[in-house]
Amino acid sequence: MDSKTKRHPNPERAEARRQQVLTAAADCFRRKGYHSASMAEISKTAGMSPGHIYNYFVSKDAIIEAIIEQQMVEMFEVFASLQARPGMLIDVMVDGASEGVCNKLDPALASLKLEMLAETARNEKIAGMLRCVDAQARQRFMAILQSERSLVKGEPESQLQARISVIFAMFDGLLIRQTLQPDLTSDAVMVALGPALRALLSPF
Amino acid sequence: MDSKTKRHPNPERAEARRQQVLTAAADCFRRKGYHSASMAEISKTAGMSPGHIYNYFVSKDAIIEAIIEQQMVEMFEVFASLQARPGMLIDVMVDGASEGVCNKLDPALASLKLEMLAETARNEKIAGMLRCVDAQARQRFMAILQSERSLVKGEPESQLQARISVIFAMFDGLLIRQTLQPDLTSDAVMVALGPALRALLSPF
Amino acid sequence: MDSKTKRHPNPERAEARRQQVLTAAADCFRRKGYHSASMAEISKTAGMSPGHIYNYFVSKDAIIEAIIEQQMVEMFEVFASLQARPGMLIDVMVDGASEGVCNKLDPALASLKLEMLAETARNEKIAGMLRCVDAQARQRFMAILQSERSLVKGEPESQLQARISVIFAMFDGLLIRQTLQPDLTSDAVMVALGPALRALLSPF
Amino acid sequence: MDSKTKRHPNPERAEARRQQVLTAAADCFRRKGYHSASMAEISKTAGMSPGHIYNYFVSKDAIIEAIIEQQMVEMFEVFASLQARPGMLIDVMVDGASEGVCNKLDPALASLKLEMLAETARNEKIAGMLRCVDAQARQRFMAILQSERSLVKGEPESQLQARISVIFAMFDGLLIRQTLQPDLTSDAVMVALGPALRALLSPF
DNA sequence: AATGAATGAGTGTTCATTCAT
DNA sequence: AATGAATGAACACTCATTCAT
Repeated sequence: MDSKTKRHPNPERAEARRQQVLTAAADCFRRKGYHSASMAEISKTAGMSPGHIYNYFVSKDAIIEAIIEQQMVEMFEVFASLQARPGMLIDVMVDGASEGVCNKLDPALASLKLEMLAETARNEKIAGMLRCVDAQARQRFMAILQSERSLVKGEPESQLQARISVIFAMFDGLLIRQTLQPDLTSDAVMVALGPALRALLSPF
Repeated sequence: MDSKTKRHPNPERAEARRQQVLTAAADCFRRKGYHSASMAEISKTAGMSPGHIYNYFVSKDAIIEAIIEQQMVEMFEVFASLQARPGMLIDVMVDGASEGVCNKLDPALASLKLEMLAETARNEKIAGMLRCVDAQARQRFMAILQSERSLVKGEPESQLQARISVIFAMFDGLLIRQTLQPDLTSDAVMVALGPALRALLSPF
Repeated sequence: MDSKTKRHPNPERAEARRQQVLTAAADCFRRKGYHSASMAEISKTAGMSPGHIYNYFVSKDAIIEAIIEQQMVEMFEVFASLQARPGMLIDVMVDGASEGVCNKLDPALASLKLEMLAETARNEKIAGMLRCVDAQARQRFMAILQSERSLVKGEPESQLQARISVIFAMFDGLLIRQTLQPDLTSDAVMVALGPALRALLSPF
Repeated sequence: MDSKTKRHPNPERAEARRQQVLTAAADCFRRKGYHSASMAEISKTAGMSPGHIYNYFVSKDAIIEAIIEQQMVEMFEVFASLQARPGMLIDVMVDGASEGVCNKLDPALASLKLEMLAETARNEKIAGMLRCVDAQARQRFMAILQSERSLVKGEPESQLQARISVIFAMFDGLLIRQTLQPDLTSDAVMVALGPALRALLSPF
């Protein structure tokens, strides 16, 4: 990837400029969607000329790819912190779920993520990236489910994979709920999501 | 509304042509996304000149709106058949879930629905339509949860609403799972989705 | 011209149909202008299918050409009636002017004529027709100015031609006045047009 | 209003470019008419890409509006110079008329103005602008007719308004004469226009 | 490093015209 | 004689991208 973009004599300044673009672009994609957000708008939001953006990103597509990469990093941190917390998994998860729900119900994040997911159907590169990060997330979750702290550690792997898919679906589905029920609150959801999560983390 | 579309002296032929367009458009939107699918491409897929499409739809937007309307009808039929089946709700639902899962995991439908959901962020009319149909679906589901056949009929309405949001999220999330785990099968999902659904349809 | 249009076994019926189209087209051109009036609209106004119009006119241009031809005929009738009325020319003209003014100030006719005049710049055939009819009108007017009943019959022809050009300009200019001063009434104009006309029909 | 057109850091260059477009557009409208002159053609004439024009004008309509605005400015200058010249109005006017006649008989200007007048029937904004500038011109002319230098200063206002309408009609009508009698010269017209103008500027 | 002027291919849409029926 | 379904070239306009400065 490095070879695709210009060399920048002052790497710190360059990185700051790159960040400016990413932040501005995420903001625009969120508000308008990927295709309706123009480079002109992004450049204005980033406080930079349109031409200059191309010194940091080879194309508009490269921008959304970079945003996805950033989100991958953030997500891994979430998993790491999950693993770091003490106590039985089921309690840690249910306690932590509230935060995850808030995250999925944040309208700004939700529409950006839906946008990226829709892009998956058209853009093989984005599809590949999103599938890769999702596969890694499931793998990490699997490790957690098979750890000592889990109530289901002895179950067959295929069953655990099913649990993971459904848990992920439940959380991912909140992105869609946010879009269709904009008034939905995290607390309201947790009333039912907690018990469902308990069921999915206990032996059937 | 009548005045917006040309009168067609031969309604059968016209309806067939309309369907041709809808089918072709759904196909293109699925493969390319709403914005990247051009009218030229849709017209070629439909075996018709670009200009002629405008005898049946006033705009590209009107096409996706018609597709959504068709899906609304289909969805209401699903609810009707759900209500028509005898037995306790929990059994009917869990038995019927498999079919619903298959539906959500159909790659063609999944990417089209995601596309429409993403469009929600840019297009207020589409947002309105999707939210309206979703609200009706939740209302119908509420009626079912409060019927005699339900194990949770006495629970407070707010709690039932939470259950509904989570159940819907779980199913909607399968659209996203399909995109990220294209190999996911309905059977594999059902292993964990069944128990989760049982939990969500029983008193906590 | 006959060879350009289909033979019609029943010429009366055909002529009636042609008239229907001309009337409808004049109406549409008036309201929308030549370029903004579509064949679809004209056909609807004429109570006839778009395709059928092409049995009577080879193109949209042919329709406006036919309208111009009709107006030529009407205009010659005006000159004939002018010559037929008894009395000194100056009185006949000033008395008859009021009617001519009304005609020029009729908003329906005014916009159609302006439309045709504008078309002159783009369409050589229309330009030719309009110039031809105007030349004939000036020639007839010249004959009147040189008749016994005229106060200026002895003046040099070039001077008479100047008078004609200015008189015609004054009337033609009312088309433009109508457009720019839609409230202008025939009576109001006559207050000043009468004296000007007297000056133009008397020795300088 | 500022927000409607891009900011141009180099206003001189931008103004030059704008002028290039206006000149090219006036030329194309004149030759082809407003609707038949395509943006592609205008851009080619202006030596600029079609897209770039939209950095200076928000739409094709905005171009013709700008042309009209320019002509308004020019016309006001004519009135100002008329008021500035010394002597009795009737002499000033008749002397100055020749210039006005030349202007109206310039084929390039004539067809462009007719084009704009025809557009009036379809485009309310253009109609409004042209009527506004015409109303102002008549108002200024009224002030002149009521000044000390006028032979008709004591006449009733309604009568003066009639005079103005007829004088304006006579000049406007030259636009149409130019179209129908392309060979007409300013000198030939003045032979009769002078006396008519004298009549219109003297008590009846 | 940074600008923004400039490009041109591509978009959704319209409409005069044709032709099978 | 008459229909209206069907065409496709043309249009105004947008926008990712390039490049001279």
